[in-house]
Amino acid sequence: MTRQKTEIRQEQIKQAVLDIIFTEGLKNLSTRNLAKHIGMSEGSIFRHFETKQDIILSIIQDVQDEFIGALRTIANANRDPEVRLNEFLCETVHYLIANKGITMLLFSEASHNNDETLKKNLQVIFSSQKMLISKIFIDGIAAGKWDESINVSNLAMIYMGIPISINIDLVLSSNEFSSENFCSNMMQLLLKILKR
Amino acid sequence: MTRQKTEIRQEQIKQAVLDIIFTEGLKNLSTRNLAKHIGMSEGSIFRHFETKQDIILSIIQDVQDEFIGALRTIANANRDPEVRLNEFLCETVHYLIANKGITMLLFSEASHNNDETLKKNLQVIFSSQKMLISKIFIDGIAAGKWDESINVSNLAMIYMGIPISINIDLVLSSNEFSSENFCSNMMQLLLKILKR
DNA sequence: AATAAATAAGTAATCACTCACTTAAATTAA
DNA sequence: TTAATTTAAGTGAGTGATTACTTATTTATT
Repeated sequence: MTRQKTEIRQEQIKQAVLDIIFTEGLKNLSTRNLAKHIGMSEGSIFRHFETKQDIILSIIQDVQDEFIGALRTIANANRDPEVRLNEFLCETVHYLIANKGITMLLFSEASHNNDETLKKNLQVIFSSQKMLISKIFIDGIAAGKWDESINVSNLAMIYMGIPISINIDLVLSSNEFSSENFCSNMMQLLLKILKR
Repeated sequence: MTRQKTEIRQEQIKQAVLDIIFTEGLKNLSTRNLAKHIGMSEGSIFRHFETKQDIILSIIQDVQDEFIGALRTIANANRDPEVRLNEFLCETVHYLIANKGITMLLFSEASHNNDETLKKNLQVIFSSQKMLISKIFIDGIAAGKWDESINVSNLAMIYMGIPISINIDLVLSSNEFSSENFCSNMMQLLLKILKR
């Protein structure tokens, strides 16, 4: 195989991991199969990542940087809470659909290994989302737009169910998920809860 | 080990599977570890189940018989939809907490193996719940109690997010989940969506 | 020449599962 | 009731396949 910089190979390896998980399942994510998938030797993989676990952790780090980073920007923007809520939800839906392998990876790894480092990382991803969406709710309530009797923590939990339900759908049914009206439909229901 | 009927051993094996999955993760669910956990020889396991996969499938069958069965009884009862909704939600919460290993099993197996039989079974479990909760919504709307402009399918999806969120919480944080007020808190939010 | 990347051929460990055999319990026959 | 026979449950040492990972060596780039 032609020589490439380790950074390029790392990206290739991570992408191949996601591909395999989504198409063949985590069970088939062996270093042998991974190497075959990329077209490189098995030994090369360990030149670019020390362990297989490190590949997973690197992907989880990407999710935190890219996805959670984007959500943070949306949540902290100085704009109408309803607009932010809508963008937050849509960004989530689009990311999950565009990166189908990632959610399966997160689900699987949490339950497959009982690794504490991994679980901690996943908990950060979930609690970050909860925290950020709560901030939007609180801002809207503080601005007098939304019902102040709403329990923000409970509503955040309901909200978190939405992306997770999408994931289950993506995992179990291989058919296309229609994201077109999904965002606005969910927004309608959320806004009804938030209405004073 | 003292001799026991295969039915008794099958139950022991299934319970040990759930224990291991919850405490040690799916990765440690080897037939060797399973045998050690029960205190029997590895060979004995295969006296009572033909394959390891058969153990998993038997557990999934139990979920369909016990859990979905109970939900069906609640959903189809001839009672006030609000009462049924409340019972449906509480039954779900209690079952998930009482059988922590099961949800991790369902999550894991769907994404770990990419087995079609398994996925089909899980899809039945999820879609059954959706169908039954939808029936309760529809009954309440038909009775004129709830908002007829509500999109039942979308609300069912939001509802399904609740038990799944509980699972994520159970998997990621080992601390106790407080089910006490959870039911009534979630009911409040759902009823606000349903209100005319 | 020096360095980084790729490889083939290993490694020990673990996997689900099998096998030949033992033994306890249930069934039948005397 | 007792003795003979059948059946079901349990065992421990194996099976080949696969796992993540290593190492010695070769190859390409600067």
